[in-house]
Amino acid sequence: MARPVGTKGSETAEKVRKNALRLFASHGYAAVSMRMIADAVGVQAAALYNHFPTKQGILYDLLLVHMEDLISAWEHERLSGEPPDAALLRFTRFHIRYHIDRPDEVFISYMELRNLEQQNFETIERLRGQYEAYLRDILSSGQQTGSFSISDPPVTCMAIISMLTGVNTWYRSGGRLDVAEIERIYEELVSRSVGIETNANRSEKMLKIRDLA
Amino acid sequence: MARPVGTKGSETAEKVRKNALRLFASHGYAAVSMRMIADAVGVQAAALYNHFPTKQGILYDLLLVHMEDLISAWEHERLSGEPPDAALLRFTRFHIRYHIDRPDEVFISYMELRNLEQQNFETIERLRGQYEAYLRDILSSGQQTGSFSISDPPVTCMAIISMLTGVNTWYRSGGRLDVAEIERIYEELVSRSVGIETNANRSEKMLKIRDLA
Amino acid sequence: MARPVGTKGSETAEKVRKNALRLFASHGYAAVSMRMIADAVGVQAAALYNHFPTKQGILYDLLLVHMEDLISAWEHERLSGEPPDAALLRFTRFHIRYHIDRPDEVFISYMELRNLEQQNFETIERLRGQYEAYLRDILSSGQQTGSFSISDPPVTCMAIISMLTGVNTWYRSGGRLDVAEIERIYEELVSRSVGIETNANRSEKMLKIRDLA
Amino acid sequence: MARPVGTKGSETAEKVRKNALRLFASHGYAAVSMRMIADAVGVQAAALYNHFPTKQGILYDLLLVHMEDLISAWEHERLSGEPPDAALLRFTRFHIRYHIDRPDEVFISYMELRNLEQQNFETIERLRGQYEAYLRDILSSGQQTGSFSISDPPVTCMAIISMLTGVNTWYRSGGRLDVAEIERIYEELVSRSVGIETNANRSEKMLKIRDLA
DNA sequence: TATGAATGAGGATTCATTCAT
DNA sequence: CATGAATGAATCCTCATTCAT
Repeated sequence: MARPVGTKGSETAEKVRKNALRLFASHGYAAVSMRMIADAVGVQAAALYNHFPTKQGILYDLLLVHMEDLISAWEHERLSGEPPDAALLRFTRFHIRYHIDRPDEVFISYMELRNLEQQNFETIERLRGQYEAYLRDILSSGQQTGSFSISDPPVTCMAIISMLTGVNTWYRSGGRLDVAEIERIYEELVSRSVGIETNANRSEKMLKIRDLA
Repeated sequence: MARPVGTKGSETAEKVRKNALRLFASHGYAAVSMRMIADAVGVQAAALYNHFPTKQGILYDLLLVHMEDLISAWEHERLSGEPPDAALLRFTRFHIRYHIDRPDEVFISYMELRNLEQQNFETIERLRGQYEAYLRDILSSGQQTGSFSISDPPVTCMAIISMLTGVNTWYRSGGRLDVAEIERIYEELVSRSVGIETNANRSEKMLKIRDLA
Repeated sequence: MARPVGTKGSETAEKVRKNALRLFASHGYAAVSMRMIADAVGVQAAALYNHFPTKQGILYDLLLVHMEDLISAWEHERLSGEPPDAALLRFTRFHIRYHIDRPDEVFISYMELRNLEQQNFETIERLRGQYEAYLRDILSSGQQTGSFSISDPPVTCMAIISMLTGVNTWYRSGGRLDVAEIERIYEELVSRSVGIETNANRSEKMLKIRDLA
Repeated sequence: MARPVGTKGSETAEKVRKNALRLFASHGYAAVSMRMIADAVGVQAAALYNHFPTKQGILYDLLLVHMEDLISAWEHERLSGEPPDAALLRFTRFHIRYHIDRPDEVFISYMELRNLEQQNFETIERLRGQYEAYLRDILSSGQQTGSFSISDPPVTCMAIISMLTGVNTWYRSGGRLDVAEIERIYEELVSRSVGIETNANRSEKMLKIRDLA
């Protein structure tokens, strides 16, 4: 049901994706009618069925493509062999940047899972688990090498992902902070959370240590 | 539209609240029909209108009561005059405990805001802002006293709330961790995030410092 | 789904039955929309669903009530202990009279079977078999007593029922023949078919026999 | 709208006829969509319009060809100058054999008449009347010559046709009886109905007459 | 307070058909 | 001759809501 790789697809199908995404994100899947999507595309509702089998099919397509693209983007971005602390910061920057650019996809990926039929749900959940495993592996690995001082990698993984994805709940492009600043703030929050030192907090700590002495 | 403070309303009204909450949380407001709620309550759909003016009225009632109860619970829990670091940990424990017990209310409070009519939306948003302000004030105050080393209290506030509320996305009662353990893990994550030391991490750090020496 | 015995049912439900019957008979089940029925009843389409669960439910109700009423009418009409030849003529008159008065029910009972869902279909077929068995038993019994000279009671049963029910394909009330005349004609056709003598044909035959002599 | 006499049309057109026939017979004209036909043929729905002007056109074509073929087959089969009793038996055998081989055509010829537009309906009805007239003429002729003792040739004609065509409602190829046996059974039923003697029933009667003496 | 029947709007989906390619 | 995309009307059915009882 996903866009076959290498296929351009009809222009209408792409318009349907774009408009359905926006509408699902702002009103919710159940509150969006096929007519609303069709109106946004500039076509009759019946024409949507030339491109997607059902309304559910549109939702599934959006979520599937999003998860596949996310995973493939991270697989492209990560450096194999990188030590856990650098990998964690890379993941932090990547996740924020990738998600901040796709607020609608992110939103429906979390919110409309319950509107997926069983089989579709399972596919998407498997992909989400696959993505989370990248971070969990970094954390476990850092725990083993002693780079991180964390007691529970799976919980820490979920906590960090919640924190990072939470950016989308308040970030507005053109707001007080730009993406680079946000990345920096969250790098600090994350690295502190797992007990590693950044250039920024190391110097602060040294001062404190000197004070203690 | 909300139930008068101190009143529980009729038994039927309370059943409507309970069932509507569960249904809204699991299927989404738009996907739940008045008939579904009525069936769950064991009554005809028309009878719901003896207790709530509209479907929207039920949603608004649920969100309003939730926010009011949350705020009033925190106002009861906090200690005035408590220093920022203790207050932050108290808030952390409170937020996790309060939210972990009310996953449905929390979920719809985030997800169904978009289905509120304008005026209702504004009321709820104002209450949410009021709650977040409690944490923001703690953070600002800790920044000023030097207890916390954070660069941006509003962003940190949102980051922490996202992280804490995110517990609900994975916590299952009866799972591997109990609430007390989760509170402890998040106390550590939060306190590190803002650069304060807990008993737990202070001793770790001392060891590291000794290693450095 | 059938009209519970002894229940009056709402007036609307009865109007729905009457109008749906007429429409199904003249246009066919698939060609009749719920709106058409509703218009005929003088109500909105949605109101039909207060009385019948689905369009299929209306069809099933009509067929079920028809078959039940037919069977119960014959059980009331027949005389137990009547000899096969008299019973056959009684059945002939009954079938013609009963069916000629209910052309629409008869028509949809034959034509819309294929539009019944599996389970509904089976129920109706069982009832039809039960009705046909009454005639088959008469024929078998007459064969055994020697009153009838027929070689295959089941085939003869179907042949006679087809012939009798076929009246409905051409009979028009107020036409050249009245029901009593039609009954008489078919009594003769049927009794001859199974090799029994009526007053009418006995005298004819006697004449022929005399001629042969 | 019908295919020109003597032309079979393209291979696709023939596939459309075959599949539409089967589908119309099993689901009913109104319940069959152009897409269903197209799927069965293995073509897109739009392609059907290269061969038939409308869905109605397909139905009309099927009915027209069936009636024309039926009439022309009987005209080929009958013997001019044959006496009424032999002609009646010939007709009986012919009708059963011809119809038993074409259950789908027969079925839609009776059932889908109501779905024909006015003008198409009239054409088909005229042809049907023409076919029935062959039997009616045999019956009238036999009545006049005294071969048959029947009171009402038109009614008898309809009764016999109903009885014969009724075979299709229960005959299943490969069942208990083969076509020859069925023909024989119905020859007997028919000849008795009109009061003529077959070899089979004459000998039976002679025995009875002897008993009477 | 609860019901059952009603409404009018709208839900997703399918329909027969057209047309440019 | 066939296709894929489009249309506008129609499909069955459900919606939130009202109202007399």
